[in-house]
Amino acid sequence: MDRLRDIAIFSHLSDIQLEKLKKISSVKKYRAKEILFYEGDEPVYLHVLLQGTLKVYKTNHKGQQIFLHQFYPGGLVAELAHFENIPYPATAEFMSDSEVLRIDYKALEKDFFKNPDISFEIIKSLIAKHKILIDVIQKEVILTAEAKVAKFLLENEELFKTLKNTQVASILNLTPETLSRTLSKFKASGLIEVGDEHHIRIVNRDRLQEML
Amino acid sequence: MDRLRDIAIFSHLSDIQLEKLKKISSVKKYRAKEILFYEGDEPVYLHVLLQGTLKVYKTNHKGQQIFLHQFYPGGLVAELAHFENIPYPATAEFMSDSEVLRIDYKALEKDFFKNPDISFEIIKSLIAKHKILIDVIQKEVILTAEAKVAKFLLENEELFKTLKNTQVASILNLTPETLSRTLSKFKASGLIEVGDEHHIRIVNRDRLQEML
DNA sequence: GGCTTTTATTGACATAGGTCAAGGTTTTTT
DNA sequence: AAAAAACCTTGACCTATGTCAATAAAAGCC
Repeated sequence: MDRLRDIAIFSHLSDIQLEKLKKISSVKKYRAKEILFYEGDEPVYLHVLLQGTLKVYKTNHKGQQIFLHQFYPGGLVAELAHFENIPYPATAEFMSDSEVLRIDYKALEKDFFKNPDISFEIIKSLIAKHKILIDVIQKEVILTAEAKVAKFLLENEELFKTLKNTQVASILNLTPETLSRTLSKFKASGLIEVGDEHHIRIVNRDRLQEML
Repeated sequence: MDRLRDIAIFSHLSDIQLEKLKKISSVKKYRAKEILFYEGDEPVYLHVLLQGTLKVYKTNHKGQQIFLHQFYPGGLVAELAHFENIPYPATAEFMSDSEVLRIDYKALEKDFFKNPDISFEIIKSLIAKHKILIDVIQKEVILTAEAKVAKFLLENEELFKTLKNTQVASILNLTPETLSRTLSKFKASGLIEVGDEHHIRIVNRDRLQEML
């Protein structure tokens, strides 16, 4: 249980406080594709991702997933719902076998929220979420499909090599067809090159940048 | 300067603290349509809206405004940019003649952030913003034009009477044409009625609700 | 009360991106 | 290595919403 100390939000707690925390929390394992919670569920536990990856998405009118965010170990999941005592605003699904720490939220609130170190960490976590949401808006509302792809290429050139195009498409909330067509267009206009084994290389960084 | 005490975030401060706060802040008046800050500007002051209304929007690739949020008196504007020391992620424009309190952020941080009451208020403000952003995503990414209009009708029946359709359209980020067509459709299917003087009355609340 | 400006409505058309389908490629399984 | 499954690409078509233009209606103004 020393992992608690590795989690940013609890890193400043004393041993005694950590002991207390241990009493109100438990670890649960999940397998890939299991659901942590659905949009509309009532929150009970505060979740901290210990291991694995978790994606959060909303579902639009056609049942299509709108990817919002991906969590990595250490991430504090969906605290908003707890603070405001409202149903989860999105669905969370594990992308790989994972472990989460489940903390009894009511108990946490009672014992820990007066601690200024914790409230500072909560502010930090909220700010990080805030940024994520602004990025989602940027991505979904402001950018065209081309701009989304250009941005992703610039910021994640490496990732493009390891992820399948369907995965990239779903992160960008595009269909694989659109992604494929966009990449072909970039290739045709000499912005990128595709080497052996599907490895994409950016040829003209500046012109890609201009698309944003 | 007793207005400071009426602002939620400062309501728990002692007189001495308020005096200190007064020293690092000033009031500035703006007229309707003036800009408080542009997307990309560097933040210097933390702004609190004292009087009037302020809208925040982003601009998409075609120069079109994407309305994000409207502030009312008491609102703490764009604190994220300060906490993270990043440029403003959107543009803020006054919709009516207004007054804002400008606070020297660096000084505020130094003197006030250790105060647990203030940090709690900051958390509350951040959570409120978070909610707003989730609503923006809901509105812009998940809902169709019909659903947006249905939602707005259900939640703001009164507002529809006072606002012009162009104003409603801009809040919903739709063109006036699309709004007009959508309303005609609703009228044709007996969901709403338009009485004298453009007053819209909801006839079938349940069926409107189903569109969401 | 008649001008001028601002809104609202309607039609014809444009466009980005999605959908469906088919064929080719790659990866996984056995 | 063969078979099955998953993935990628391309074409034809669809749909929601935006754009542009014309006219009608309403609101503001001397």
